[in-house]
Amino acid sequence: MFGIGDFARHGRVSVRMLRHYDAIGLLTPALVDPASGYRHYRAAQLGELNRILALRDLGFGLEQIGTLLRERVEVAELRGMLRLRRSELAAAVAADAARLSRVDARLRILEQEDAMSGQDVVVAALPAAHVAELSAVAAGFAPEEIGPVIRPLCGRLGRLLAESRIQPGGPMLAYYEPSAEDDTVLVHAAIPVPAAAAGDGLAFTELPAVAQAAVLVHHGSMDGVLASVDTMARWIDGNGYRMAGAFRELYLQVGEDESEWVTELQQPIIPVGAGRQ
Amino acid sequence: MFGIGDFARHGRVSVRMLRHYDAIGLLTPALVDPASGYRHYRAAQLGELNRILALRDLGFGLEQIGTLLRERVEVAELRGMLRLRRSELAAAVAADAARLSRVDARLRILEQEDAMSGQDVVVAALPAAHVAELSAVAAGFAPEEIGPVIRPLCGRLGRLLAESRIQPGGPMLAYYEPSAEDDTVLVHAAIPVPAAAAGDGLAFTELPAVAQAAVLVHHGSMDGVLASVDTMARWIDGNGYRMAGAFRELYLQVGEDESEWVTELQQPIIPVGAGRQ
DNA sequence: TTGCTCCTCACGTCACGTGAGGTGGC
DNA sequence: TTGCTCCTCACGTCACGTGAGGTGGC
Repeated sequence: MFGIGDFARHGRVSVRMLRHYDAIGLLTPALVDPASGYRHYRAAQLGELNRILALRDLGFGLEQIGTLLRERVEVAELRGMLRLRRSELAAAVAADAARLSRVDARLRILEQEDAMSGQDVVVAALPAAHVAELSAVAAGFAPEEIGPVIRPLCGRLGRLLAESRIQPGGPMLAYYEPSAEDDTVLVHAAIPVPAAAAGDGLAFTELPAVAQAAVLVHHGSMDGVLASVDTMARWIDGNGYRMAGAFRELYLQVGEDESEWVTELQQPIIPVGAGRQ
Repeated sequence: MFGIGDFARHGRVSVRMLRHYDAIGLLTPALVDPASGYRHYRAAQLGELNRILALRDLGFGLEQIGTLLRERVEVAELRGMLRLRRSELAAAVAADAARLSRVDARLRILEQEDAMSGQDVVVAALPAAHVAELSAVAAGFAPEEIGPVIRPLCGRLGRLLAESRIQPGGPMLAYYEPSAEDDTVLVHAAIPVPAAAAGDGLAFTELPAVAQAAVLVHHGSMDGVLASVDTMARWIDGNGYRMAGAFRELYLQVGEDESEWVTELQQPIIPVGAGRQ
């Protein structure tokens, strides 16, 4: 029989761990002195301890280990637990590897720009939305081509909505679909509305959900949006994604003073190497 | 200005998170109503929030993020933090990948044996030790060749130690060195002693530390040790290691009844692919 | 008597999730 | 008046590390 100190030394664990394993019923000392509370372990219990350490080493939690030790699990069940653990570990490895490549991308951008740019890109899911919208065609993607089209569209959308007494379900947004034939762009001004909403002069449609979009908050006038779009494009490229879907703008704050505007830019993406959407 | 609920929705985070970030001073609401305690956020603060989320996404802790945001760190320092993060992530990936391969090895062994074997192998470091020892030559590695050599050696070692009044610093152990020329084995019986110890008929030597050893607790008579050695050998092979050093046995519990013996088997190993020790 | 080993609480860790219990404006 | 949003505690998470404060045998 070993005292807890000797047993811990032979088992290469801390005394605290042995007390903890005792407390949760994972490894009970062979003998506990009723008077002093001193714990005593048999040499053979080193085998039990090693079983615990081996399972912990595979990444199982102590509770699961307890189940494995006590309940004499069948081989099939053990195999199932190991396979689950395997897939969890594979997921963890993939997640950390992705993190790692994002850190690398950050370092590369830092080389180029020699400073933290003011804006940060985040990947997010975009939910589907039922919207009321107005559409028009612009000659191209340049701000001076888009602006004169989207602005009046938004104004009209707002007025029509008020006339139809529809309560909007969120801020106004725009999305852009390039023509397949020429350089023109189909511009949409849209706003979330309840499913039952109806109104003269408005088109109602479903904006599809997007699993992954690069998202960036743009501050100030839309005249300066190109810099933000460029930041986002380089982030997408540097992090192993590519654009896959219509670009959107969400108008979080608008008003008289355009320098106070806040817009969220949203670009649907998919990982490079994945099949077409 | 947004209420905390709207701001949370737009930022795709929980209300609880915003309160938490406020509590630790990471993201303070632009305005807090003194009467009600209601928090209000400016649209522009979504940029700050996204910065936090982007850094968290790289795996930084909230305290580090606070430092990064508040203290206007220089580019060199930021680069340093990113490089540190990169190496931490690389280590995490390697650790989880190793875990994953151990789980795979377990699954393969399960296929073969269709049950959990009673014994578990653990990898551990062996510390260096100053020992008193006696040595002799055995004809080979078979238990019936080793036994008649190691047993009397251990007996004599014990008696000499008692005669020399040396207090042992741990349990007795054996280690085995195969001859380079023939099938014989140099057998050592050793026991840790204080550095200053001396005694007639005893050799004193330094057992080297071992960075990694496969360790397994063998129960019962040494006649049955081959099964345990075999388990260990297959574990070493299945987990991407190879043997690299003299095999050791640590006698944790000995006595009249050999079925009660407990021995720890120790085999120094190195990962396959690593250079020679 | 002095060290040594052992004991039992109990707090801290990290980033929140999840109630409990209560309050202000439409 | 009823929902809705918001508020402040406070516990739980996971596997221990780290004191604090105290006790039994050589």
